[in-house]
Amino acid sequence: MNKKNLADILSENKIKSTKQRRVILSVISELKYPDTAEHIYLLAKKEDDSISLSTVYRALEIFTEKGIVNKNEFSLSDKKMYEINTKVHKHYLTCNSCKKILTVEGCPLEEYEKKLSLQTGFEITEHHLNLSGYCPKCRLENS
Amino acid sequence: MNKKNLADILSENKIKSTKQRRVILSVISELKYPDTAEHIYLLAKKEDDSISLSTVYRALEIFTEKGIVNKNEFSLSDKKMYEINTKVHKHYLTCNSCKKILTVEGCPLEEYEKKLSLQTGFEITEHHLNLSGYCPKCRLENS
DNA sequence: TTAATTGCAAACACTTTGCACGCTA
DNA sequence: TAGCGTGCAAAGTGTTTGCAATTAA
Repeated sequence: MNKKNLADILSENKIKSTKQRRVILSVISELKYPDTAEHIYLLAKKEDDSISLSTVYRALEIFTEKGIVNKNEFSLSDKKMYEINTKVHKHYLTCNSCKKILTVEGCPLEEYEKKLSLQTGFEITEHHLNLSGYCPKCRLENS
Repeated sequence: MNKKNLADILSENKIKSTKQRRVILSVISELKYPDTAEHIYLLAKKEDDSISLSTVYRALEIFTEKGIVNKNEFSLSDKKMYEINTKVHKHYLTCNSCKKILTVEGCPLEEYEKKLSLQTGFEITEHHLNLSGYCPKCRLENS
């Protein structure tokens, strides 16, 4: 994602475009998997050394509010994890050992929700599914 | 669950039986659904006013280690949630409106986990599924 | 120009830890 | 009685906030 697009995303969402926000958004958009505020801060610092952690938190907050970023409240660690919101329904598969998170698209729950709705009378509007275990790398190292 | 059983559970798990631990375990075993350390502390304080929050945390830690209690790392809030480990696999269906929680036994994910394990190379050991929506009563009231 | 944004440090909320005392096995 | 468990206060984390200086529109 290039600088032009980042500034566009900000203006489309009525967010004032600052150097810090562009850098932070750029960093997030290049993440391979959901990551912590602290790590996003360290990555952003490489591009703009003067950036502060509170600016990162404030940017993450506004991006999340606007739906540009997903704030993952379900992480296995104590830290919240952030990622670009692709608007695709997905689930997470976390490694208990190295804490890396794999994003899994697609969802096995549609039928189940219908069935459960009939059984319980609930209107089901949302679900969160988080799986965890050991990734291929950690399985090898621990065996 | 009576006092006798609680002391038994502790000794079976080679945990020294103290008044505080019995009280804390008793409180947890009577929870209707997962709850916070803070709330468990307040409930325990009703039975033993001298109990301290750090003792609650230390008890929760050892109970979790021994598998007597489940520590829910995926809670929606910032706080970790604890519940007695019944060893019965279950999910939760929460009403967004009245916040009641329905416990749902049975699980639609076995096949999916196998498939995902093949796809990703992960050894999947656990999952958490939380559904939410509107219960029959609130559906009526809100329509 | 001027209101929003920033960096800094201090405050916060939840959890963990060091220590002297007390209690269980 | 030996050593683990406890209460207390202090320290640790991750995150949020108040404020004066800076910057984008």
